[in-house]
Amino acid sequence: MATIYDIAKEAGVSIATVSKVINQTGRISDKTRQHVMEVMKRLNYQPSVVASALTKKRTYTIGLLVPDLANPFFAEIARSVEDRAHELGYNLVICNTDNDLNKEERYTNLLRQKSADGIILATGVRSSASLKKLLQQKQAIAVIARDMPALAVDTVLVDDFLGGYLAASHLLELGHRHIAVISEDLEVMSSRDRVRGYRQALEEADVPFEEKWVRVSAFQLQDGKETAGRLLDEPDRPTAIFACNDLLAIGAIQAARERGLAVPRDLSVVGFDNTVLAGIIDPPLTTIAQPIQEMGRQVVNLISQEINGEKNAKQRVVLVPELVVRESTGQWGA
Amino acid sequence: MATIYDIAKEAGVSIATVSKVINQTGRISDKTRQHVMEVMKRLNYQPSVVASALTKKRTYTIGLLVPDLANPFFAEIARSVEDRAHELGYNLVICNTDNDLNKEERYTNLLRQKSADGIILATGVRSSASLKKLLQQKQAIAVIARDMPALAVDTVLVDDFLGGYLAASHLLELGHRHIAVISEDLEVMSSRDRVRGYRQALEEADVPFEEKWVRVSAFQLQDGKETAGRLLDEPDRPTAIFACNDLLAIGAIQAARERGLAVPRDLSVVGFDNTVLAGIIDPPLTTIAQPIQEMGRQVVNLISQEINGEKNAKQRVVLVPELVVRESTGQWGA
DNA sequence: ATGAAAGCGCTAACAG
DNA sequence: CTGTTAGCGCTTTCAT
Repeated sequence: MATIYDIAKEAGVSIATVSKVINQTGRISDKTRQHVMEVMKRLNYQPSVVASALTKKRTYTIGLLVPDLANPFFAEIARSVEDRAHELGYNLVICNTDNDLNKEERYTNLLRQKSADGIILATGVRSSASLKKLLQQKQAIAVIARDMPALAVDTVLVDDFLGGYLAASHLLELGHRHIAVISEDLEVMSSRDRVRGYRQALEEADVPFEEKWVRVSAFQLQDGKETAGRLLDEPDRPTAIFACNDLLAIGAIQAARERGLAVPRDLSVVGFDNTVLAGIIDPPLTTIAQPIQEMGRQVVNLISQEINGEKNAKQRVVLVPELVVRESTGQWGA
Repeated sequence: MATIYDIAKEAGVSIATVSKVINQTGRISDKTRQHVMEVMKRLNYQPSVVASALTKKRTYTIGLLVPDLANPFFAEIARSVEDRAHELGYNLVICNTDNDLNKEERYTNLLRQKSADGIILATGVRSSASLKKLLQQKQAIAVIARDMPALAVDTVLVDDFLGGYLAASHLLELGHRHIAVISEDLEVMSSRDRVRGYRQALEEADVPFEEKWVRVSAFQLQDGKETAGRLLDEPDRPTAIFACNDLLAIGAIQAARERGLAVPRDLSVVGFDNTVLAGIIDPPLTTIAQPIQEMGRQVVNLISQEINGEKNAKQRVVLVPELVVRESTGQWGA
């Protein structure tokens, strides 16, 4: 591989000059610039990012921590983040944490050793302690699809409260009065907000909120299926279920099917996220759409500003979720 | 951030000594080793991978080129590759190529500039020209889930011929005689092999192979749906469809449904890949499973050996696909 | 407008 | 067993 020295020698100039034409800094005569560029092309020269990182302290690399790429929601997040990152000249290092605190810490350490310019978190981060440490180290950090309200950190997310509200309102309008919620984890802010939104909608409609309709489940399809199953087996079963993500919603649909309940005739189901899955299953899933593209775009914008020191204060971008009506919900009693 | 100099000074030794304890090279007395390690811990020192990469020529980074992370098959591939890479001490840089030759080239150039230790290709690579160039540059390369038979390159894939054979045999056993295939792209080796396997099964069963049953489609769900729709609208419609990936298969199921055909009663469908989707849709999809976990594991092993120069010859690992029978296929005429 | 030279943080002979 | 020193490839003053 050609180095800057090879170019300098071949072009009959100093390496400083070559460096300047590469980075478009300093003042270089048009003539030498042309000439140097011609030589670089001819020798197929590509500046070493590693060497330049050593001096400039920039690697043009961003780390992305997700719980699990095999989960379509996070895969779509990763895709949109990568798209924007690439546009801005960054590469993306992907890390699967399985929501495991140790793994999170190992990855963030690794990323630091590799001088990643920034880290985007889509992962659980149960304890904000480790996040705090990162921020103190002046790591550029941004959070997507998670809320860390106690921390001053750039964040992009959807209005979860509104999302829950929209879901419940939709079901109420369809005449449902027994609406259960399957939530991921009430420790996590976004889940809690979704439930709060649901509750608000109920109260506005003068439908009493009952604790027994709120169930917590792990986040996999199977968990949703079991939780929904338990709900449906009770004598006073719900006529509608609002699941806090699409996977859980699909689990609910499967649980219904196993019990001979038709969706939406006997049970309406609404999900959250609007992943590809929502359009694929049968019946197509009514769900609350997160604008994943836009979210990815915005986190990368935020962290890029952070990296470039173009920001004074941390920002919190709250995007608006939308109800996407498909075929898993229907009029109750129709 | 503490540097090796800080540690050396604090520990009262030379940087060479510190370097040696970090890398466990040379001979260091137990006493100084302990001491140095204690100091490193105390100052929370983490060696800069960037600096060490500049001298050692290793970044512990591997690039992974996939067409699209939002496609579950590739997301699962990425997940399994990342798992193994991480175990072996590598980070993964993910690049979405959309099967676009320009993007592929841009990414591979970037990865070279960043001195990625190796590149794993799960992407189309239509022209083997660019691949050849990479190999000449002595880039460590490995290919997963794609066949480049003309090139000496480490490869991990499934026996596509056998996969096609298994799929068709299954349908034949169920009594089907009019079996259509929806293939992704006959230019691509793996698709071609799947069709060849299908053909072989037919011939062994004395069922005449007919060109008209072989249809080419783009690889998205929608494309599968349209192609399947066209097949089903013909007067002499197939009773079974073998789709060369799960997405296409799901499209076929949807096309059937739209036409009031029940799966599997009126139409049997078998897919390929066994992505999460296969278990999620209704009816659950009979499909040919690729051992994605194992494939990811093996490519990373291969490229790691390549990087470490532990290999003399290129290898081609062919794994065995398996028929997973679910509910989208059934006895014809039953 | 161009170049000489001092680093960036670490590794790897080589000396002692 | 430990330290000195010369790079790795590039950026950045500071002279000229």
